[in-house]
Amino acid sequence: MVHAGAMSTASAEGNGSPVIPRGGGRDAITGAARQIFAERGYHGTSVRDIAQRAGLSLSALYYWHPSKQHLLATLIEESTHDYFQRCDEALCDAGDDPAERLRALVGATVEYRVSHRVQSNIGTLEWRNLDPENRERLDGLRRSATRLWADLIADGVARGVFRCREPDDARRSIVAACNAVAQWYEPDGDITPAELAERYIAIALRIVDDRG
Amino acid sequence: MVHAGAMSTASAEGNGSPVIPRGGGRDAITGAARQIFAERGYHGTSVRDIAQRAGLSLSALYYWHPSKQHLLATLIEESTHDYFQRCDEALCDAGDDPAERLRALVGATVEYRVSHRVQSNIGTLEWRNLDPENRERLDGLRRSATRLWADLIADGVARGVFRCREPDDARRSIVAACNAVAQWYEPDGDITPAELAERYIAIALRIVDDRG
Amino acid sequence: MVHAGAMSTASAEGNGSPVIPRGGGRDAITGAARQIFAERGYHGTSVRDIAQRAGLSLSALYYWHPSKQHLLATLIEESTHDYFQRCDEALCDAGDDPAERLRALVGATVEYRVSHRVQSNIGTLEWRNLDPENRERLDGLRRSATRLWADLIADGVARGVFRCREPDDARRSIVAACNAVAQWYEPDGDITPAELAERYIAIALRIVDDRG
Amino acid sequence: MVHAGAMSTASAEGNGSPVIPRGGGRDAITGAARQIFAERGYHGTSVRDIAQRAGLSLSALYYWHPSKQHLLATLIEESTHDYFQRCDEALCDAGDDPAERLRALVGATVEYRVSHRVQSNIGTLEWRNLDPENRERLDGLRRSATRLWADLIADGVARGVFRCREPDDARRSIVAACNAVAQWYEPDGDITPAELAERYIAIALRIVDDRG
DNA sequence: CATGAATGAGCTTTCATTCAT
DNA sequence: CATGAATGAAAGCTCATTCAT
Repeated sequence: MVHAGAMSTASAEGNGSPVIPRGGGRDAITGAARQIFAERGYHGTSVRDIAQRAGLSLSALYYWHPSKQHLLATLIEESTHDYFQRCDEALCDAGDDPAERLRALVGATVEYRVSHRVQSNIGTLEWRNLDPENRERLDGLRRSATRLWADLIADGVARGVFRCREPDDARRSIVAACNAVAQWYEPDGDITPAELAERYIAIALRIVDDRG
Repeated sequence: MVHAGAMSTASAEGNGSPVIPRGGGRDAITGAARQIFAERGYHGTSVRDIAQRAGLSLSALYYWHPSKQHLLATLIEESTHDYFQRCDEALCDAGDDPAERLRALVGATVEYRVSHRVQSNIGTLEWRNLDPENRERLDGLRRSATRLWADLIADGVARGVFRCREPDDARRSIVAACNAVAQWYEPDGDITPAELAERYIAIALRIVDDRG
Repeated sequence: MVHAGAMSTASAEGNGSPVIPRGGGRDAITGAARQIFAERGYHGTSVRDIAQRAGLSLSALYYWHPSKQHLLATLIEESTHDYFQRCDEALCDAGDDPAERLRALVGATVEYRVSHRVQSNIGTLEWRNLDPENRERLDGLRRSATRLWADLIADGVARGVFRCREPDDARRSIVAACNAVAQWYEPDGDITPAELAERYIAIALRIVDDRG
Repeated sequence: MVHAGAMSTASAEGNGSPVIPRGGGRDAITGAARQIFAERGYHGTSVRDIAQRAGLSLSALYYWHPSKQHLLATLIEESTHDYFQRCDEALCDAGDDPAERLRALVGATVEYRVSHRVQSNIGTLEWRNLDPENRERLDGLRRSATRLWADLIADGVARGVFRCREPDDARRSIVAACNAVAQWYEPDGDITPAELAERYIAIALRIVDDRG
């Protein structure tokens, strides 16, 4: 799983324009797969579609990736890692105050969801199409992300800063709201990611019933 | 699209038990399709899977339903109608007060999502697999539902009862939070639908920043 | 594994003429598979070749048989059973005398090998292409056949009728000689199966060094 | 067809140990091909399998050998020549007596079959996978070998030393018995090649009904 | 009402082979 | 000498759908 190489492309993605093999076959294929998986879903996508959009032959796809399933797992793992790392960094930069930490986490999440809409949607919608083996492996990462939110909210509640009665439902609501952004946000619209993050930070703070 | 017949069954569904032909072949098939579409997604499901789970032959399936796509459209239409009608009724029973109306709508939504988890998930996840023709037709319904929420919140804001700055984001957040319930709720758990509805009503009221 | 149906065709086979679906799809396919497996070997045969020679579509092949491997296993099982049964019958008809019993077994074997050359060659040459699961299952039959020979020869040796020093090598030589018949025998030649059987009976009796 | 080079290796082969490039890439590949062709058959073997077992790249394989078919033809030709030559030598060392000559030929054959089991099995099982062109060319060698046996037996019969009635069947039986050795002989067992040769010499003499 | 049999198009994957470097 | 990257063809198999009965 060549991570650095794949990630270097990631930042240049997110639009719907046809992929021309720039950085070699491997990235062309992951890029194309990302697009089409997002558009039509895993089972709605054929490997031929992917190869064609990548501008390569079908055999070239199999030269770089052992299977369609592996391609999906790679994409999900990559973006889950990426997202998780950004959350981690944001929390490191934040101080000790629960509200400030919540701001950081919501901000990181919303910004990731709008700057990597495609990856985000694959991560949430195609999870169930992972093989049991892959799912099990990646479930650890997913649980870590959940714990980030849960610990943060629990801390705020314990300190009396957050007054919400049901921290689990607060967490689920915030996460659902942030994730949904990837499904409707239009990158060409007139609302910037930072602006959007501010809005969802405000909403999250109300959901946890922040006393500030 | 024989609607009355299909909808009569809908209320008896929602559980995961094996499908036994009650109302004849037609319902057995819709029931089976509902289950498997929810489990594996539209493209991950084969018509043979459906016929087999319904305990009928493949040809029987085609006797009752013209195509796999039609089956999907029927399911989505059915449950969208059903959900929309419940919202309508709940709002009719509610008075004029925006907070009370929001309570009614969130309550109806959460209760539908937990009592019809399967249909709800199909409605949200498989929408993109509708043929353009079907999608266009059903988009009207979807927009109507959106308008229900939007109008309600706009009214609350206009009256100064809701103080949220961005009503669209408030709406999207509430809807996302309510819809997500269908993905994690465990019907055998110890939390009742009514209880859950109350929790999400509280969260929704905080999201719109209700002054009450 | 519908045995009766498949076996009814077996007797009508053995020639190389193109198969026309007479007794329905199933037999047409087993017949075609038998021919082409014998001609080109298991891995040298494509399922498309088989379907084409059977005069059916590729999908029809899969309607009747779950896999290419299953087709091979069916053919081998069928003919192994068939051969084994003939040996059994021949031995039942024979008396107690070892030489007479050896005559019976060699006769049954040679006659089966020439009247079912195709099946015989598949049985000996394609055995290694069986899946472990199938191989294991059928190994029982094969061992039974070996035991038929081994017991017979051991009895002759014990009674002092056969004087060969190495009964195992005698057995292997006889079996190899009889099986090889299927590889060179020309059904259109001027030597009858019964005649051929007599020749190999004589050879076998010399191999075991029959004192008679 | 570089023969001298290839044949120099042949004598060092015959075991099943992993191939380590001794005489450079060429021999590593022929060695690997020999192993895998014997294990899985020609069509069951991929050129990638061969290259991998040889510890070389796929392109290296094509550098040394023009095609998979050529590889097969090389192996078969090599071992057929090798076997034929040993027979020739054995017969040269033998005198004029038919029984002595038969001893020599059976001995040479059995010893070759056990010391080159892998090559022997390829020679007998994969012959049919040769291209028409290669098959035709090598058929000359095969016929020469057959003639060796046929002439020898005919001479014995003519001199009244061998009393068998059907020399062709005697020949086929002896050859089949000797060739079969390669399929069941276990090199790690407690029976030596020389011992085994003696046993089959005895059997062969009985098959031709030697009067000695 | 319902079935068993069949089909053509498509699926994911592997094949032997090539070629610029 | 040897490689990494790529390809067209074909492999085994499944798909949604049809149709005579």
